[in-house]
Amino acid sequence: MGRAPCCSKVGLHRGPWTPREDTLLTKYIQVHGEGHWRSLPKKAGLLRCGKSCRLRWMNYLRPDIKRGNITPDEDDLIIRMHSLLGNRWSLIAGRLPGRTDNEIKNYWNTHLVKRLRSQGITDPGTHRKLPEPVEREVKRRRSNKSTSNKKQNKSKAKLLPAEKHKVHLPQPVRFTSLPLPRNDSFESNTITISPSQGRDQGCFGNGDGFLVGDNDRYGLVNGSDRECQSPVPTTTNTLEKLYEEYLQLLEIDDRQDQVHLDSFADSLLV
DNA sequence: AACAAAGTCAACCGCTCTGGC
DNA sequence: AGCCAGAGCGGTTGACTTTGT
Repeated sequence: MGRAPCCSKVGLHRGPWTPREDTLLTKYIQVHGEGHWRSLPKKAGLLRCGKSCRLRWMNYLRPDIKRGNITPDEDDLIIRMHSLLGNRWSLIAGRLPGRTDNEIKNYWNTHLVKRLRSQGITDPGTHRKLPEPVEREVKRRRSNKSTSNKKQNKSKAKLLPAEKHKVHLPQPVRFTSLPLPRNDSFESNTITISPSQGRDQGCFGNGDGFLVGDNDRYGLVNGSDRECQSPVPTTTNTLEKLYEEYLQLLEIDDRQDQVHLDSFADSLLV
């Protein structure tokens, strides 16, 4: 269409963000709010394209970002949601407050795909049994793009089921009680939880114990030692609701057909 | 200790969608 | 209806780290 790219690549910084850039962006958004990403860099004094600023804010600087290990129930929910929704990371992320689509996508690609493969019973893409060990075709949306040998080898290597469960410990970062800005937040659409509930149940608040064990294991709460102060409803309440709903559907589905699960998935898309 | 291979994840790219005109 | 800008999304890359030899 001849449309100009979102940013001219001349004279703009690329690659990792510096603390100074982070500060500039954060301060600007604190004062002026999100949006107008194209004009934001100029106004904020950043030599970045708007897209880059948006991404940095959405995936890293937003105050409601929850960093730290993906908890077992989040992990399980991601798998279940993926089986329903496929690679719609933003939708899945919308059901995991404080998690970003990028984070979930990375987690899926680096942890869950391998785990599912190592279990040898599902095609992670479709969550179905593989007829036989088959290397997933590496989808190349842009087929003309050439790749180096190194990259090809790397991609190939990723198909191997070698599984090493390394504990992923992203750096602990702030997690405040600001309301979620996401429009598609599951909580905002479906669940209301009083602050006292959140407090009473602790950071993970599901009361069934296994998450407490998780806390003990890492000595942190979601990778942060500050989050218990947050009165915000926790992910677990959301997850419990989803689980219940999902499990009910699974029971029905065993006897009937895919219709219920499909409609459940559709309801999430609303 | 040095190097290679594999793993991780922040950032980028290019596409689509949406709303205003 | 068509064009455009802004925003958002998913796929991919590549720098960096970790692990293995």
